[in-house]
Amino acid sequence: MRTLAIQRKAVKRSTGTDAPRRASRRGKGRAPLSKEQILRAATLVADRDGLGAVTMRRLGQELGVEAMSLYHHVTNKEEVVAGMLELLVSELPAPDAGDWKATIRARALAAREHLRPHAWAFRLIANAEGVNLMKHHDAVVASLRAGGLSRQLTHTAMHVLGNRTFGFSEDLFLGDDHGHRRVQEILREVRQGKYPAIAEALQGVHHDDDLEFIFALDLILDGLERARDGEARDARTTSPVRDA
Amino acid sequence: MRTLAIQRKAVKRSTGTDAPRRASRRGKGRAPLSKEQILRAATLVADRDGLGAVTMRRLGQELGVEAMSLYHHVTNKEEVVAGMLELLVSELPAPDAGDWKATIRARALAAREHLRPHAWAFRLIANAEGVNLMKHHDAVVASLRAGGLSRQLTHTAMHVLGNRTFGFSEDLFLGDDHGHRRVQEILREVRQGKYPAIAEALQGVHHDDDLEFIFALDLILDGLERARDGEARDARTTSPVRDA
DNA sequence: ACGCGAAGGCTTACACTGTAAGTCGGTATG
DNA sequence: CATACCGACTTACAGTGTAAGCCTTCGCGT
Repeated sequence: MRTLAIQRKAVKRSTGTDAPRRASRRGKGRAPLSKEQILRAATLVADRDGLGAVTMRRLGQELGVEAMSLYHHVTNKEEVVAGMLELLVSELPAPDAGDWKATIRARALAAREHLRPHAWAFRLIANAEGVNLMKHHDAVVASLRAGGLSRQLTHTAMHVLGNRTFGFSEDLFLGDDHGHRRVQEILREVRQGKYPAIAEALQGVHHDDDLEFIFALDLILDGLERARDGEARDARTTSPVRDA
Repeated sequence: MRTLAIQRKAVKRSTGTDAPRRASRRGKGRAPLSKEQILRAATLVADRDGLGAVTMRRLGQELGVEAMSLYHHVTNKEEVVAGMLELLVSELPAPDAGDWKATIRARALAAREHLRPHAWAFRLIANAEGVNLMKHHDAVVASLRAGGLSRQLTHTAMHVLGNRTFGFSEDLFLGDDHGHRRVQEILREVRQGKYPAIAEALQGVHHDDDLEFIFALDLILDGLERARDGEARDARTTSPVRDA
């Protein structure tokens, strides 16, 4: 047994890989390494080089550790990615403005700022679950109900709002420069007249993502308020459920 | 050179792979194979086994061809995936109802039906571009403008509508059974009281994705119409641009 | 003081991915 | 008839996630 191991080692050494002793031996007791450390490292890598660069080997390298060692702290890569998002979402600010509309608005804008440096999160959040994510949604639901929306309308409201409560809508231009370049490309095509209606609509409209996001959000919130204030009837009579 | 090749072949043959002559030789002139064929095959695979099963080798196998042969018709896998979506979108029905609201509504619902068997498309469409996709958007913009919305409001409208014009909102429950199972899991947690506000709001609300989609869509369309009819002023005075 | 069991690293190996580079047979064109 | 080229095939490679097993070191019960 033992001899076998030694043999293998010897073989490996002769196979050519020089400098076999990594400089990783740090101090004496090696690094403790925790799940959170891994997630922080992953976040850093994703911020710098994109989500595609988050790879077990890369993470190990970033932490001065072999890839497989990570599996003592996470069960698989999926958990890493999910964890990154959960960590981020758990740190979302949750400001309280006065009424429900102001609160939801404030939180969306705060989330927008919070997530801005982490473009990868946008792509992830769409299909994610996770406790902190659900807590966020729970808070929004609470606000809506406190604002006097019916259960049914609250349900609809969540659908309409979508991920906007996290501070973004799902357009093309996701923060990274790759997406940015593609938008430029499309704009050029528009100017060439391939999409006449878009070209017409774009005339004189000065584009500001932040402003546009706020417009859209306000339009939705106002729409919800109006739906609450009575004419919830007409569009809703087809619904099999009626509640207060 | 030539001898070298022969040598290599000899080596390979001795290496063990029996049955080297594939039965793929079809008829005599081999199959023509086109990009569209590849895309159709890819769509079929994705429909059956999910987008993750779409792999060059798998596609080749599906078409009775080696993986590398595909590269004579597409430049890389990215183009395959983009092509799948473009093909699907190019086949979207574009019904014309009377006014702009009815038309957009009808198209969204038609798209919903059209895309329903292709769950993978939902995930893709969010970050995609492509000519046919843009044409779809162009048509929506045209409808909005024809409906009397200002350029600025049209802009906002596109943000608010997002991918809803393709017949879906970006919730968790993407058609595939994997997502379905996760929703069940979350519902169980809700019932366990982890998310009290959601639990409260869910009482007595009977859930129907299609109905809910329509509610949300109508709420948005009505909101847009109201914004058009005048009070576009108050929420919009902050905008640097004013147009008719 | 000691032994030992587990924690947490490391190594190897494997199946699978996309794709670069080169080979080769047939068919259409000079 | 010769040739060029198209469209298939073959081989090879680097990079992915991760299963399985090995080795060292530390903390703790006896």
